[in-house]
Amino acid sequence: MRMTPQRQLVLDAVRELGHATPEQVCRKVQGTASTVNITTVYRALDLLEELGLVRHTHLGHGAPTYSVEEHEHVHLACHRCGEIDEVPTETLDELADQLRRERGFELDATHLALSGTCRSCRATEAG
Amino acid sequence: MRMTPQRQLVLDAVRELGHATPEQVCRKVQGTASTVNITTVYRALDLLEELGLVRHTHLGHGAPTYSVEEHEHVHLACHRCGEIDEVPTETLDELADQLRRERGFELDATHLALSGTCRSCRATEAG
DNA sequence: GTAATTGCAAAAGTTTTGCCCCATA
DNA sequence: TATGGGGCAAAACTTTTGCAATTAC
Repeated sequence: MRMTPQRQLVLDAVRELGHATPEQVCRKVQGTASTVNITTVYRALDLLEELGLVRHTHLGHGAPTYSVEEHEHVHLACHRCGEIDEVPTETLDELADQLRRERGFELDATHLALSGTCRSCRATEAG
Repeated sequence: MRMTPQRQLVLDAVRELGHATPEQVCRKVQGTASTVNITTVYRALDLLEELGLVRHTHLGHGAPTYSVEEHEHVHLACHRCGEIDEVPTETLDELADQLRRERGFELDATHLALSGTCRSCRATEAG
């Protein structure tokens, strides 16, 4: 595998955007190199994921989002405003222990988000 | 809203299938009434969800799955074999408290699955 | 007769595939 | 010159929309 300019741009875009869909990554990359095709972005994301440089997370509705694999964290997705917060994986350690004990289930906390309502949306709802 | 035959069939299908994608629901319904269009299934699922009779959950990759809203539970999705296990929502009570306290985040445990590796896949991996 | 509902077809959105050209070693 | 990579177009797949015909009240 060669780290071509396109792939580097995709990696940079993922790094800068934080959590981004392939579509968003593509737009970002095209800001620098307008001819880069979305097909290339998909292929690059797949490759970068195989290499362990990025990972994708299902935050809820619609497309998965990609982020760099440098700090593991658990996602808190607000299903009202769409904001993504992050908490340390240790937050789920206790739950993970429990699931392992009781169910034999080995939790991968980073692949799926926890869904709910964020602080500011709760404040708005409360009035 | 009228509970038309189509809508009843969709509800029945969701009930029987457990966790099913719109596509799977449609096939099931068409087993009984072959002319029912997938458009109708999508519309019925939306309606039934508004009424609180069904809810959808993102179990991981791809399409959301619908299930009847009669017992709330948390989903454990094995990303290896795709099996979906269920645990009581109380399992996450402590975590929910913590997130509420520390982040102001109100957890909705049922909308997204927890991802990981199930017992039998772990056994296989271990050898 | 009016309003809601359905089926069909088409559109829209996302992701994948096929193919040919180009760049690099 | 082999090999891998990229761009483009088209295909595949999922979901939504527009509309005319039908149904229920």
